[in-house]
Amino acid sequence: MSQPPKQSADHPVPTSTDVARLAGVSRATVSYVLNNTSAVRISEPTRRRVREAAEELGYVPHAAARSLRAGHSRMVLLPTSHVPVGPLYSRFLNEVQWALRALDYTVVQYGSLGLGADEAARAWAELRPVAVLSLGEIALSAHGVQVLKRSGAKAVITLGPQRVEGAHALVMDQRAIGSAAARHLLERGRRAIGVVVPAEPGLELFSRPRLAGVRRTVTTAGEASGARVEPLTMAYDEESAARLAAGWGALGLDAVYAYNDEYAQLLMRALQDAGVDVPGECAVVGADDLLLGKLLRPRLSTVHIELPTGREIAELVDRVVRDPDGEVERHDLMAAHTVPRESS
Amino acid sequence: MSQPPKQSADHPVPTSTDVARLAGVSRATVSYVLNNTSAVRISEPTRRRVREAAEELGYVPHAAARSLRAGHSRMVLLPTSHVPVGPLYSRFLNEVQWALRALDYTVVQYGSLGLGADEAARAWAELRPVAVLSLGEIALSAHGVQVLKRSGAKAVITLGPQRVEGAHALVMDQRAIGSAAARHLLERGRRAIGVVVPAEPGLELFSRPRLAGVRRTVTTAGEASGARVEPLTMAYDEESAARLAAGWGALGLDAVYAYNDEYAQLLMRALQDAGVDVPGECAVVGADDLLLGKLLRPRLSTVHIELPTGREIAELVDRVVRDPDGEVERHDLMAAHTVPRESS
DNA sequence: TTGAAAGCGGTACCAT
DNA sequence: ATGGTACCGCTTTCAA
Repeated sequence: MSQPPKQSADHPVPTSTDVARLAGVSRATVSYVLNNTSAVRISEPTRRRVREAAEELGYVPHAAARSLRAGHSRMVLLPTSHVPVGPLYSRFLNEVQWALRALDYTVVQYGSLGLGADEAARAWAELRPVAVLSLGEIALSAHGVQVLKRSGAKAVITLGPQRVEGAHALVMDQRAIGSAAARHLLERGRRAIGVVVPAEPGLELFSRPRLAGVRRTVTTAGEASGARVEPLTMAYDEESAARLAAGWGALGLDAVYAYNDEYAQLLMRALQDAGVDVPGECAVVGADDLLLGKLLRPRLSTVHIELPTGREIAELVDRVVRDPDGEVERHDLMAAHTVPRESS
Repeated sequence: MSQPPKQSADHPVPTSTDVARLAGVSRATVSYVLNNTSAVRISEPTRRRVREAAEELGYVPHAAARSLRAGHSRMVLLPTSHVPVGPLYSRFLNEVQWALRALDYTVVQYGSLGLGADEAARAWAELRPVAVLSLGEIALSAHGVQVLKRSGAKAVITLGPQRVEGAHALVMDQRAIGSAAARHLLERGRRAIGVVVPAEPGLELFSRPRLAGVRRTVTTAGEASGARVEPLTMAYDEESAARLAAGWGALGLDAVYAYNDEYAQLLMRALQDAGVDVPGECAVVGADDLLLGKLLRPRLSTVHIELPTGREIAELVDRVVRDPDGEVERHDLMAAHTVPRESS
């Protein structure tokens, strides 16, 4: 009693051995009963005794020990970044979780903040997940994929702007978004298109392809028209937006595609405060089709993104897990279409 | 070759035994080298051979096996719900992750969608985390806490509106937010205060105390003034807001506290569209002090919430893990103060 | 300086 | 219908 805190030496976590002892049976029997092993017949009285013993001790099986023995787990790793990823993706991510749970997978989000691609992959591999579903915000190198596969991952799936060697890729080509916005603006007769590129680090994976999409469309369709594209770096705060708006006249732009609806809202407000008429002098288009766009005045034109459903993703994961050596299917999804409202 | 897919029988995951064999040493030596065990001296040539063998095989240690042997892990479980929890909490949550990683904890977000309080606790317990940090959106019962502690969790910490028996509680009393809003509105001379209660399930844990806070302040301070409180259920979509705004006249309210800035934005827009003058006929106050509030016209008054920093939380976790039997400290944090702008 | 072996908590084969 | 036991991958005494 006078000794320092005995740690939890007095708090022994109950194991199946404890349950067996209390029930007066072997560990094997405990295992059979608690797992309802059908290949083996256990008498009803015994079952009851085991169950009661487990209950009384508050026994909870040790997942690590179990999967160590089994040689595999049903853990799907969902790496998360520190990037504020916006409401659209948050909802999508939750959908995926739901759907995976429904297929009896254990979903674990593992934050690998501040780790490089290869360190991160190694950290994930230590957990021996059966599948890794990278949402694309996360760096994943060809080498990383190899490490994961060697560590037993049946499925390594990237869901993002770019393919990764060796992984199943659900390519969500963010360029489609920029393209849709640009096409819309060109149709409206705009010729000098600004593109807001968020200053926030981590968003480049999204913003760069979106910008590239605008460029592609403008150079392709707009060649004869002499249209041009102007990248505009802007942080998600008022000063940055105000600064950009203050120098607006000098830019000579008649339209801007503002990355997403939130950045669009910020910039549109700054433009209005600076006396720039929207859409008269400058059209504004956002993306993601958030509710807030409809609440703004003028109502914000936006690019609606058609994400795959959580169930589709979950089923793909399941399919690949079951047949890892199947064809590495390449999916191109992410339909994007413009929702014209009043700001353009 | 004619047999069905041999699973990954041809893809044996390398173990420390494989490394040992390739390096021509024992498993023990491999462990010593790769963990830099200081209590033991291994010759430089041997170290090199081991390292090279590990590298060549792409060996990655098995976290589960390791912590099984060690008898403990450094996993902090962060249960996540399906509730769209808003930008403020997302940022906070990421901060906590950062800070915990910095203290060398492995942060795992585990979604227990669709599970009851006790089932969830059991599922968490199977992972044998050293700590569970429940963000309060999640149900956690007294029994659940007991299960977790019995399973070896040193720290079970709830961070939310209500205490849970047996757990360390960082009570973030959401009522303070409602109180701040009410006090502000009363000071401005408003007497009939509507309180928006989100229809979305899962938000009750936040919305109910916020409403209670308004009630408390109004009945206390406003007794003599004959002020009243009117709860208003509203979903986060335009129709619901429009419906509410359409019947506004009949409600006879001169102020509304709208749960948070996003709901406030939605309602304020609906009110304006319905011809209700803000703040003339009706004052509007939000909460969370989001950027969007400054962008609205009129600028949205809001309640700013002072959350603890991620580092504070992480250090608390660490402290409790080190000394689980220490005093169960009770913290009351969450300072809330009004940021008056133009809408009230 | 290195190796043999025990053991962490389960599961499943093979006896009994 | 049950029990004995080997083994999953790794760490850590204890000996050599």
